[in-house]
Amino acid sequence: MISFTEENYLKIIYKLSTETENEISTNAVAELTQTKAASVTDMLRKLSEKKLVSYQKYQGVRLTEEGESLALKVIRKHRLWEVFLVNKLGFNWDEVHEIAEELEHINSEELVQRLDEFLGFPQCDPHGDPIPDHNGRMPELGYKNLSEIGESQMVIMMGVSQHSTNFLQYLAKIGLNLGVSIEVIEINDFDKSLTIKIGANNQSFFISYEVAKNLLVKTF
Amino acid sequence: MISFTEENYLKIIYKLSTETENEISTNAVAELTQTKAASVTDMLRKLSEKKLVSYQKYQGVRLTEEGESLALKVIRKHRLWEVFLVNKLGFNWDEVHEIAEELEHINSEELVQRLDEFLGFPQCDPHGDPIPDHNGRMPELGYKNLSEIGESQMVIMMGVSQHSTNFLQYLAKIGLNLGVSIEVIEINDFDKSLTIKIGANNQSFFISYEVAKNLLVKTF
DNA sequence: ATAAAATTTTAGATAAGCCTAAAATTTATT
DNA sequence: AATAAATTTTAGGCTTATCTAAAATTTTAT
Repeated sequence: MISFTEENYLKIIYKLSTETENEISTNAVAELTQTKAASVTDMLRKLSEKKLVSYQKYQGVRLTEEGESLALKVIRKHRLWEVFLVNKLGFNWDEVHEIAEELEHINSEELVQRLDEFLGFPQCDPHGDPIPDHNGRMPELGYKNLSEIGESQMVIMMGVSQHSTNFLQYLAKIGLNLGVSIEVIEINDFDKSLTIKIGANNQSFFISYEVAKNLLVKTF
Repeated sequence: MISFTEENYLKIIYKLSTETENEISTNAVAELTQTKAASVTDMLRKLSEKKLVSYQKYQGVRLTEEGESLALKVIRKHRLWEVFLVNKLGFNWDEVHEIAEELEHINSEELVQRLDEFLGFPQCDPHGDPIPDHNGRMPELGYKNLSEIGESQMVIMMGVSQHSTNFLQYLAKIGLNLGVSIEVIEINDFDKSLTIKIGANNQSFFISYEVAKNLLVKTF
């Protein structure tokens, strides 16, 4: 049996793995779990004994196939519950993360399968993140970061890769909702910041490279 | 903050309280929590310090007003989730208890309120148990146990007061589903067992007093 | 009313998950 | 290459919720 806490570690190690090819450091895990490095070391040893991660001390950690499969199951549940909260219960996309952090640990294969069906087998969550299927396969959505888009190209806003309430509320304020069109007007050479036009009324906004990096968009 | 485990104790003490006027014994709690009496004693001391129960050692336990209010919140969540699982996800009534045992501990007032609304403010769960409102008030449904019904009376099956899978599957087998009519044909003097006729096709069945005690019915 | 039985509590352990402080190891700097 | 800095691990403790075994208390039966 795998505990709530172990599931959270796996999920976090998975997340860090998508951001780098290298082994994941103890400190990186500690930061995301909001614990101290010493606690992480304890847990890594435990997960290693359970063969959910491969771990050599001082050398960082990586998920095993089994660990990754479990992580993907948790992520699948998290994202399905987020869809439920937004599409069925009418929450805003910036309100659902905390609740989904709890719901993702509910244990029932049957429940997940029925929930998936009830929601119409969604491909992605309200933030545009892909939802792994029941085999743990991530749908290839082919979204790009807005920061990779060239001048005068037109794209559609499909999601975010950062979920903090602050960020989401900022997006809401300037009208950057899912599905709106974005035209890149100009890219500033020295700091890569952009001028964009948003949506039907074509309002102009100036956004930083930092923000653009966290926006997922669809090209044509 | 109250833990998962503490919530379970409160829920169980509440349940036992509805079955007797007296203080609840340590052993009774131990049986339902599936722990040993010694563990219960520890927890009762802790809940007592938190003023959620009143407890004198060797004298049994009772919920305080605050403890009862918390217990009712957990029960409300449990029953609302059961309605969700049956009405929205299509589970059978004998499959939902375990899952609801987990879901009942999800913490979000907003979630509970929206779920309640999404389900159409149900008055009772799929077993016929009343759902406390957000103030902890139990709707008065006025159901009786079938064991209290006199000979040749006609009633309608509204719920059960025992949720074991075995029992529910037995009911399903003899066609005792929610909403079917039941006519009490004969009551056996010496063991209070009954002969009843069920539903439209008026099939006759013989059921024990034990079973009748656990069936909730509506009279006219 | 007392002894026996049953119940409940205390005492002392254990496991999970966390902590701090100190030691070990790796990485960076000169 | 040696040392300083940063990272990571170990050692020892804490808390929660559990256990067993023994002691205390209450209940039941003679």
